[in-house]
Parts: sequence; C-alpha cells; structure tokens
Amino acid sequence: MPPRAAGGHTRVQSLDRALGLLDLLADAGRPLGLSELASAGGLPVSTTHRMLASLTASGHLHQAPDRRYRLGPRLVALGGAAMLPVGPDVPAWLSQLVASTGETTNAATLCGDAVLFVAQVQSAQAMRTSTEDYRRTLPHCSAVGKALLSLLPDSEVVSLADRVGLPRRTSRTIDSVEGLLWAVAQVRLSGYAVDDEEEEYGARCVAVPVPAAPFPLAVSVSGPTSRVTPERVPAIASELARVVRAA
Amino acid sequence: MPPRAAGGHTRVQSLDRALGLLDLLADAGRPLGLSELASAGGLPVSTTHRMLASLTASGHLHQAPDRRYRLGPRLVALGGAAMLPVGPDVPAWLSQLVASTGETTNAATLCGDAVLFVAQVQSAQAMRTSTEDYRRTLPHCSAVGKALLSLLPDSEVVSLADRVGLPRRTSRTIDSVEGLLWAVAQVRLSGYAVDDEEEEYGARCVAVPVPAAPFPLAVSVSGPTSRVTPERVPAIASELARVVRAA
DNA sequence: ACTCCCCTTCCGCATTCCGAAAGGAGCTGG
DNA sequence: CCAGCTCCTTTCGGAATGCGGAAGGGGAGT
Repeated sequence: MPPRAAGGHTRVQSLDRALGLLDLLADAGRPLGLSELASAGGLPVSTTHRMLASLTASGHLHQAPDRRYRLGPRLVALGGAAMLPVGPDVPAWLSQLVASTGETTNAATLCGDAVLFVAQVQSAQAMRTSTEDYRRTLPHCSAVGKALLSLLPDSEVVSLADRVGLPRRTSRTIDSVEGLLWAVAQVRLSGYAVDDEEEEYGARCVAVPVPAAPFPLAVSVSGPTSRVTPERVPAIASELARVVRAA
Repeated sequence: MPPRAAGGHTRVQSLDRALGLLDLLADAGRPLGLSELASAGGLPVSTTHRMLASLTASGHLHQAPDRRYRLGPRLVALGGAAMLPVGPDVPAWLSQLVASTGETTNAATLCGDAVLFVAQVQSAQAMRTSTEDYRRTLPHCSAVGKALLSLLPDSEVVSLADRVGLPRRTSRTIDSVEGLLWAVAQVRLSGYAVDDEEEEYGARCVAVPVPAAPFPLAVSVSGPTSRVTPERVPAIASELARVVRAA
C-alpha cells in the first residue's frame, strides 16, 4: 500500500472536502439534499452527513424543514467581512456607473484561476448584458479578466495560462500566451482593458483594475456592440477610472 | 484515557476549528498573522498553519505578501450566493427605505443565538444610528431581534432565551421570558416590532420580519427618538411592510 | 554580525475521522 | 392499510489521517 508517494501535501483532507461541499451548494444555486451533495462531491453519504452536521451547527449552513441544505447566515457575514476592506463602496460605484453609462456593470475578482463576479448592477435597458450572479468565467477572454491579470506579474500570468489554457470562445478570443501578455501590457499602459467580442459575439466590455484593494479587484461596464461602440470606449474607460479612483 | 464520555458526536473537529479561524478573522476585521490566529484560537501553531494552508489554497483565505491572512474572494462568492435566494433586492429595499423615511436602515438575520446585521444603508442626516457592519447584537433588546424571533415557534424562543439570558441594556430592556414571549406575540399580531430605547437610550427602531426568505430575515429602520416618534411608528411600519412585500 | 521572532517543515504517535452497513422516518402506489 | 421505496440518521471497528512538539530557515531590528 503506497502510503503516499510524493508531493508536498500540506492540506487537510476533511477541510478541503467540506469546503468543496460549500462551493457545490453555491454553484448549484438551489438547496440540495444530503445524497445529492454526497454523489456530486464523490463522497460517502455518512461522511458527507457528518460534515454537513458540523457546518449546520456552526451556522455556516442552514437546514430547511424539508431536510435540504442551503448556505447559511454565517457565510453572509463572512462574505460581507471579506468585502469590508474595499469598503461598502463597490455597490455605490456600480450604481453610479449604471447611471452615467446606462449599461450593466460588474465587479469581479480572481478566485483560484477563474474570474469571479462578486457584484452586479444591471442596466435598465431592455437589451443588456446580464451574467448570472457569482458565476465564474475565464481571465483571457473578458475585460475584467485582463484587468485583473494586469495586477499580477507576467510570470504569474504565464503559469495561470498554462494551467487553464486559452479556450476559444469566439474568433477574436486571444489564443496565445504572447497575445495575452501583450494585451495585459496594454492594460498596464492605458489603465483599462477592453473585451471586443472576445467572449461572446455582440458584446463589448471595458474594465479597470482597482489597485488599492486588498485582493485583486476589477470593475467593468458591458453592453451590446451597437451601444458600446469603439468610439465610446475611451469615455467609458475614463468614467470608470474616475469613479473607482474617487474611493 | 477517557475517549470522550458523553455527547452527541456528530461534529468534525478539524472543520470546527478551521471555521473558528475564519470567524476569528471576520471579527478581528484586520489581517492576522499565523501566531496571532493560533493563540487566539487556542490551537498549536503547526495545526493552525496546516489549516490556513488549506484555506488559502482553496481561495477562502488570502495571504498577503507580509504573510498575514485575510478573508479571501471565495468567501465573497459564498456570502453572495447565500444572499441570492432573498434576491439582490435587499440593498434596494434599504435604499428605498432610507429615501422614504430619512433614517438608517438595516437587514439582519439570526446566526446561532445572535442577531447579525447583514446589510445597512445609513441615513444622510448628521445625527443617525450607525451600527458597525456585520456586528452582532442580542435578540431580546432590538427591534430586528424581536421580529426575527417572531418567525420562530415559542419553544425555540424560550430555549434561546435560556441559553443567552436576557441582559439589561437600559431600564426598558425586556428582562423576563414572559415579557419576551408577550412581545413576540405582539409582533406576530401587528406584523412589526418596536425597540423603544430597549437597547440604547435615545434610539427607537421599527422592524418587520421577511417571512418569505429562506432563512430568518428582518429589516429595520432606526433613528433618534426625537425624529422616530411614537406617532410616526405605525407609518414607518406600514412603509416597511410595503417595501418588503413588494418583493 | 548577532539576536529575536515568526513562519515553515518534519515525523512518530494515537486521536480523529472514515465509511460500510444497519436502523428509522416519511412518502407513494397498490 | 400495508408494502416497498427512498432518503436521512446513527452505530462501530479499523486505520488512515491529522495532530503537535521540536527543529530548520529567513527577515527585521539592534
């Protein structure tokens, strides 16, 4: 029985598993039963149950009368506390930007190797961008993604690209590491990033990084190419910079 | 060696400890070093380190260049996802209420045996109520607290009161279980709760429960007794009910 | 350069957690 | 009304897993 050949394992199994369950619930977006969670997480039922019991007892999970589990109030507190350092300013920024640009705005951060949307205010217009809340996307094909990468050293950008690859989403998606590095360098120079139908046809986004934040953070404005025209991009970028810098 | 005499063992030690560390960080409100966390949590340094490594690897914690730990982006996501079911409506409710009443508004939930504020929009007025974000308070002496308790069966209210006691904050604080039950019954009848200088002299609050929410939730308006007069209370209460019911 | 402090890594012991299987509880269909 | 189902909960022996004392770096202050 190979006790464990190699590897600098400095991780706690039960903890990783339990946190995996939390993420599972977050991604599902709906309450899940014990057996659902167990099979989704690839764990024995009884192990899962024990963990859920612990999480429930501490308030990180909440068990509905129908025995299903959903994310609990304590996580709300933790999430809020995690956002505190950047201030409760973010929602205000987004509202302001929606007012001044008329388009949907997002705030996103880098979580693992993925871009994670943490806040959103939608445009009032009928045709609008609207990502699912707390959805993840990839860094190389979004404006926020490139803005976030610009906060990292090139070496990190390269290793991240190696890990996740650069899958094509449209014909304009950046598909080489060099291209990505160049794009990121552009962001550092100009102070803003653009996604020109690189993630989805018909959508154009502008984003700026928020360097002062204690963790990587970026804010973006996105809308249909018909309204967010190339000519408008610089104006939107400086509006973004203005709002974010007013912190 | 007593392996552990009695008790319902359905808890995972390492998990509880790790989550305790998270709460510790949330309560501290500032980045903490390894040794600080270890001693605050009453754990050996190396155990703590292993857990922090796991938490950091998964993105639930973020380690700054100076080696200190702060809450990470993944927690932002979890917190947000936990709030989703009540909709991103809550901030909107609060803004609306601040606009129509001119006073500070809060949303709170029941976390363990404590009331936990999860969102706040402050009044624009110079003299205003302003709780620290994500602070906890006790159920028996706040309007939100009583509103939250009204969502629970009486038996739960009693056992909660037994666990945490009913410490006096002012001369008007409810100090008997009977008094609390009566107050809670009133809330169920009238649909709203009032805190009449029961937590702090000079402050009066009105709160309504949000029964549709997937976990206990209540929204309150609070301000100085000079502006939030007894005569105004019914109007504020119906305004609260209107906004919350418009969900 | 020396010292102190804090973070990181190592490694043997046994505590702690794991997970198959048995024991309820609730629901559906016959 | 009962049989059969599914899903949740609890038990229990085995051992893998995490625990924590102690030693090994690295950086800052003196």
